[in-house]
Amino acid sequence: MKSAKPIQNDINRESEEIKQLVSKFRSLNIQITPQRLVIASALTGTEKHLSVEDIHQIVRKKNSKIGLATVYRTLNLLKGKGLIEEHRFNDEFSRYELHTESHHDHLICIECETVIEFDQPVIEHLQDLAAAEKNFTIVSHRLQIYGICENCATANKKREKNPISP
Amino acid sequence: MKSAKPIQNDINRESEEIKQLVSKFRSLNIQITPQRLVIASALTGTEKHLSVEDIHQIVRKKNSKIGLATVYRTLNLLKGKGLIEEHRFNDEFSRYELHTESHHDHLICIECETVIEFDQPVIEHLQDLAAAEKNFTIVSHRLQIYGICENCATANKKREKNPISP
DNA sequence: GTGGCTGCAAAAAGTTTGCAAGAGG
DNA sequence: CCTCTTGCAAACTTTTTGCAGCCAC
Repeated sequence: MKSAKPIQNDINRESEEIKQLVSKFRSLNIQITPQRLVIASALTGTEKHLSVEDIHQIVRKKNSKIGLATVYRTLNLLKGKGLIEEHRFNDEFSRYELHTESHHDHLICIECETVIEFDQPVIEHLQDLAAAEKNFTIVSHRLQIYGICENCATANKKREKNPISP
Repeated sequence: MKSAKPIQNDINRESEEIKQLVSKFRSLNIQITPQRLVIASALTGTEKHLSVEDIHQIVRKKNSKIGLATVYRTLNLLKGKGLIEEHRFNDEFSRYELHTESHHDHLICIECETVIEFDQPVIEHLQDLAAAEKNFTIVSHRLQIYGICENCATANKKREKNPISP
């Protein structure tokens, strides 16, 4: 037989992710429940930074009875175990993403709210220097840059050339 | 006569600050009210990063009838006019400080919550580079470093040497 | 005088908690 | 089985809003 159908691949990917989550949970001493697996897989299934409400919506499509409180409790648990990271952009509510080995920072577009991740090891090094100067021991850090992304900048230029209202 | 008494100096400093605020308000087209002056002078009178509740407490000592809503409204107004800056450390509530010409970032102690300001122009330059690489136009940024300050580190070491409970 | 500001209370929005019933190991 | 988790609703926290009266200009 040849390769499976696309839909089958999706199911395979998903069940593969669930398997990995189960072993991750075991190794971290997290009790396994369907709710927790569905919530965690909402984050493994995307590269976006999801709000609690986003996650609640996604999760309800698979198990319509999951309550918002369970989503909050689970996210706090996973955060405590280091599986996911919490962010606050633009002083809004919390957003979550999977924790990855390599630390990265964020460029946030103030027009379309897109989040671009970037990595600047030299900046990290300079932070260490700045902290050392004040005898400060770094535990973690957060760097957020706000501005206009490439797409919005291009769109803005077009609008200037072809103004709808003069 | 010689120099004025210390208490008099305090009053002088304060009335001097009020005078400066009044002219600042005038130049920014902010209507002058006693409430607004008292709220703004709570921030000119300190280098700390005050929460809304902090400011409300301070302000009530001078004018006990000022409502929390007025504090919020005034802070939003002053923020909009660029007179003050809003920060969110450790995903808590908002804190405010006076806006200064030179941008600085923050070291936040996760034990005693002290905030130390620092300035690293080279980091700013590297941010520009990182943004340029993604064709991103920077509008503003926020860098927060969390860790242990010198005082707490020293205190922790002492505690290790002289443990109260073995 | 009158439009903007204030105080109060009520509402919003995001998040946490108490509790009885249910599920995991 | 016994503990930990869940769903629901209610509570809590921070911030915003509606409105009548008041104040700055």
